[in-house]
Amino acid sequence: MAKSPQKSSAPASGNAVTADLVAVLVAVTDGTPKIMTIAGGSALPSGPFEFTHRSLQTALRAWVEAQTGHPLGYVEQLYTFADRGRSGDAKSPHSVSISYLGLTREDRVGEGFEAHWSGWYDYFPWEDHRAGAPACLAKIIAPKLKAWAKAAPSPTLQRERWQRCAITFGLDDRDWNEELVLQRYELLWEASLIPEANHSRGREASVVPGKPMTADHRRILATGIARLRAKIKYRPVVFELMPAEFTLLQLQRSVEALAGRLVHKQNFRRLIEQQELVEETGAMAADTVGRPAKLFRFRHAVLAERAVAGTKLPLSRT
Amino acid sequence: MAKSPQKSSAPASGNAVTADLVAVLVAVTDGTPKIMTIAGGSALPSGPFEFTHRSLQTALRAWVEAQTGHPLGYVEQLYTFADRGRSGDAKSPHSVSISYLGLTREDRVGEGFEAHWSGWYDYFPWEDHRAGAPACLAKIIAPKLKAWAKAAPSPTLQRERWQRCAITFGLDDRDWNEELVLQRYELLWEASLIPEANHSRGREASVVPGKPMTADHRRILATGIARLRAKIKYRPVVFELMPAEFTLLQLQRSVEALAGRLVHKQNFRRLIEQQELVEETGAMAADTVGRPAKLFRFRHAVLAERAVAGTKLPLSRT
DNA sequence: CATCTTATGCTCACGGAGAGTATAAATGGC
DNA sequence: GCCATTTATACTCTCCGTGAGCATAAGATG
Repeated sequence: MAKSPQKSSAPASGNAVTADLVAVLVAVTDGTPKIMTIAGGSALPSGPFEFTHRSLQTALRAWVEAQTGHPLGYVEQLYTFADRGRSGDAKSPHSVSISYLGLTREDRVGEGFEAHWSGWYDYFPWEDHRAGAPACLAKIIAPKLKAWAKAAPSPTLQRERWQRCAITFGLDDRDWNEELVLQRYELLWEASLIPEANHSRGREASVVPGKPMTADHRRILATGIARLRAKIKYRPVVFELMPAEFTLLQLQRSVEALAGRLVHKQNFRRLIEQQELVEETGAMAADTVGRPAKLFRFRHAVLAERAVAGTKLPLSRT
Repeated sequence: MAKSPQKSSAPASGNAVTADLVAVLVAVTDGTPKIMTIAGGSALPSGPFEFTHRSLQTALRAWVEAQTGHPLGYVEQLYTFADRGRSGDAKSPHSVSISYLGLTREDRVGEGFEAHWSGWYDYFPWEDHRAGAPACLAKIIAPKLKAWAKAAPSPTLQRERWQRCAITFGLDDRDWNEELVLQRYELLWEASLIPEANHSRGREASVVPGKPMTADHRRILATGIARLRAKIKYRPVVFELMPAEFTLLQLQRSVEALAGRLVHKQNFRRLIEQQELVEETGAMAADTVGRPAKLFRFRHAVLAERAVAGTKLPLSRT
């Protein structure tokens, strides 16, 4: 950054950069959260921004619709990265990457495209706590983090490092906080446990499970997951990921899939119904085991009725 | 946006844009929230991004420190705008504006700079509800919005418009939601009550009180205020705006200044103290009326101790 | 019919949040 | 010195949201 416009109206050409879009496109199928990927699952869909569109959002929507044949339900900007190190080559034109989070219902990808859907826990196995804390946490991650903490120069720093690890990963009997996705990824990066980190070259063995991605795409994905996990608690965005009609259990499973943790069934239903977020369709679910469930649909009216349209979910502490 | 990198690696020069930074720099003095402005208060500080810095944040920090002589406490990215209409001229190089929110303690500006501080309620007089709903809301804004709603083509649309207005501005006995700063601004824009809106040219009279700004700077400011009002409720960021030592009342006044509404004093203190966010310095406040208050300082340790470091504030409903 | 599975209704206890009351400690005016 | 005023600070009380568990209903399957 420089000075105020009056002081330095540097010629625009002097600061020319390229603008890229990177998208975290989420869908949930059968209780599995998925993201759209390209290049065999090693990258998020991305490309240069074309200024033929009125805005970034419009551009993203058009692109996704062209790719999947389905409109993008909900779009939200995530973050803009412009670090110098991004392009690698210092001489190459600098690039600004603007990342977006998009939610969609269908997971079918249009023909002729190499995009497909990957489960997001493939990239973050330690984030799925639906069946309790994953084994890799206690068996691999915690020990490696402990070793990293021990490697700090002074006892004080060692303690501080471990405290950070324990808080961020819910170790030492602390509560697991599902929203700290990005913090956890960055901590692992700092501890050289992420293959994408340059400084882990040469000791690839000391790395944590989870599929890596090109450049900083996994970090962007972590940002998207964190944002979405936070958002579902106070905005009715889960419904963007649901089919038109669904049972309350399906809805609950989707929430649990995103949050990576289970919720109390009765309380979940109580909250959903008392907020009048859904209405019965009258039909019942077919092809089910157990007592058949009523089908519901999202009451789109709530978006107009309420300002904040809170979707309170029983995800506070548990 | 285009296709995946593999499909179209368009030459970077074809998508060259310029990158600008825009900053919403906030300070609170004597219960008045202020923002740094230039050009006589009609613009936010902004300028081209220089890639000599490692990252956008670094660049912004360096710039602010150079301007004010004081380090920037807290920095957070707000939003990136890249709408085509922004630069006006379709032929000119497109510009991507990356906006930041920054919190600082001191409001002294370095010499030789034209930046100074303006009260943020000068730009949004309808946002200050500390002394009850401002007069301009009932006297000017509500009637104009009502007229705009009435101007909708169908009765249904008229009702929908008014419902949006009532929800967003807390009319018709609805609760005021202080976080909807951006929604309110955008609604006023849509209703052609904002002078910055192009379509209000020629009928400048039908406009709502509040100082306008260059381009979309007032929208960016609204985004920043909204973000900050949301943030103070769950992160201890207020302390970035406080002097090293302060009384609990001063802290409360700062929160109220930002939120634009009053809080219950006893409950405020209970929350602050039970969260162990502050510690006594041992000294008492001097130069005060009434019983002298203890001085407190922020317990920086909380940032390390807790992951989310919640600053719960009594700002839920009231 | 017994059992399994899921749906759905109801209750209960705890704790947090909003709001009010009461008292303490300083200042300034008379 | 007394009183009004202002601010600080300690308690209390009630309501309700939330977590958690119990109980029952309604299907399928053997």
